[in-house]
Amino acid sequence: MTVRHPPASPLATGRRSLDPAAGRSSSTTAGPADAATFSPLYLQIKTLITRGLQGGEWKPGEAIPSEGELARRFGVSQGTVRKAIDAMAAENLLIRRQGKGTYVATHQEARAQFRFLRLAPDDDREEVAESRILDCRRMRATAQIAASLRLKAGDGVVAIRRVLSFDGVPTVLDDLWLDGVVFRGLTAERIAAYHGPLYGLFESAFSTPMTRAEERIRAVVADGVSARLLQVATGAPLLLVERVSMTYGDRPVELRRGLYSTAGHHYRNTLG
Amino acid sequence: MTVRHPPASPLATGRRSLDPAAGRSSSTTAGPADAATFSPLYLQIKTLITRGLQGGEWKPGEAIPSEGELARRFGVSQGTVRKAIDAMAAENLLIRRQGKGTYVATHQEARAQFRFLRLAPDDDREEVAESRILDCRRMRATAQIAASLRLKAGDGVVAIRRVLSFDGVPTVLDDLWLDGVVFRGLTAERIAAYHGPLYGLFESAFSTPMTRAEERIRAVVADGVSARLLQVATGAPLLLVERVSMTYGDRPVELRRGLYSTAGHHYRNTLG
DNA sequence: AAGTGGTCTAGACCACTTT
DNA sequence: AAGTGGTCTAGACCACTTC
Repeated sequence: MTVRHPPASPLATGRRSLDPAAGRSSSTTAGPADAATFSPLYLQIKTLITRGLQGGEWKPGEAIPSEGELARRFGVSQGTVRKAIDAMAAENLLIRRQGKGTYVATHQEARAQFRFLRLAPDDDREEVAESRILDCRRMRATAQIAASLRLKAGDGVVAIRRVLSFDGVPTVLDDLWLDGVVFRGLTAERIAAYHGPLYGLFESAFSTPMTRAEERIRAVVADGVSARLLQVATGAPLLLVERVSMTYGDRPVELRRGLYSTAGHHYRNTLG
Repeated sequence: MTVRHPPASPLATGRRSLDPAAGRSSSTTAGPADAATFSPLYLQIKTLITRGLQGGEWKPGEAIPSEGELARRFGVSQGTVRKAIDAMAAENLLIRRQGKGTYVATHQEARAQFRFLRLAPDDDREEVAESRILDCRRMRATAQIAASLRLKAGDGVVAIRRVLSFDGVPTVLDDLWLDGVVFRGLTAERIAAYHGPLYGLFESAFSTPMTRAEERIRAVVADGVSARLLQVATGAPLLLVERVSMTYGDRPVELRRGLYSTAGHHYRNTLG
């Protein structure tokens, strides 16, 4: 003998689907047809917000609209918007700041750097990091590069080689291969003109913030070239870190192959 | 001119503190005195549930009471219990199963294994894992071991050495040092009698499930002993993985030093 | 049918930041 | 004072599992 909580608008109580563009979409009770494609409202909201990020409606570092405004715009309750934002904040796509608003995550902040730079000094001193670009050129994707970036072999990619030094000690030798379409126009000069981490440049100049990455780590020995560049003995042990980085929508846009000298540093990781 | 939503019981609307044992604690409006120690209700609930886990009230693999029952027990709304459980599920302490209940996470399930075994075969074949215990004895903690386990130098610890093989190929050489009080009575025989991962044994026989770990990874070369045990050449590159594992309440109870042969395997990691 | 977690809503109030 | 996110409540209904 319970009384239905009166809704603010005459929406049906069944499954709802938010139309692509719609604000207050007319609601429907689910038929058997859409049972397969059904997803909860808050995940649909999450998709809509993600599209706003992909489309550049809200840029890294900027605030997105308040929960209340998004709720009005999408025709759902604030609690539902909240749950969508909670999920995106857990994925480090958004950052909540009490009293201020919700912001698009950015690589411009120290906070975000350490998510993708896992190499830490053995003692916890501050370090001066410096990046030296050895090479930056366009080339055709090999089969392996193409597979990692979901391209076709022969597609254009940008290849970069650089050495990272900490307190003047060369420590990381990185080879990068970037999607040639996304990073069209990337040159050694542009990198040199930018001060800060590469991911900051990728985000601001190419609208492509890295959101996630998968790594495979092995131990190898230094060959002649890497030994010279890292100033270690040939045959010295190095960490080989292969990384595929993704932007919004889990789209892979960067393949990276790093050689880390772990004489005075270590790769830190947390198993949660 | 808003009307206060009528509460179900005459609780004050200010900050509440759940007394150590209390169910429906009498509530208080916060004075300036307790402002420093204030924490939201759902975090207090989270602490209470964690105590239940620590105290063995609910064991790994078992279900905890339903959200509704916990809400009644703690004198809060179901939504507040829900938020506490959500947080613990995000930390992999609890596992929610729709329609069934909420369960205490356990290392007995394949699902949990991979959280702490990050070494994967380069091709994604199935592997037969086998552990061979080389040594298990009691010793006194060195300064370094003591620091990692928050003990005093000279305190008793259990030291274990073992080799992990995949498809018959020795791949991991592990040295473990365990808190001697928590793991009193651990012997090579007990390990040999247990089939499955060590963390399963630790959980079931010593009421000490590992919930989290911090790792530091370096590249090293094999010395004579490790080369022989892993059947690689002296000077071959190996991953050195130093791990401190924690149980409930972030209490460190295991220090582990692993040497991984990455000829046919790699350490996998996700940067989120 | 009953019990569990999962979603969604509406509203009140708190904490924090800015105006 | 106004606006933002953060907490807490109460209730309805959905999806899933078990009896």
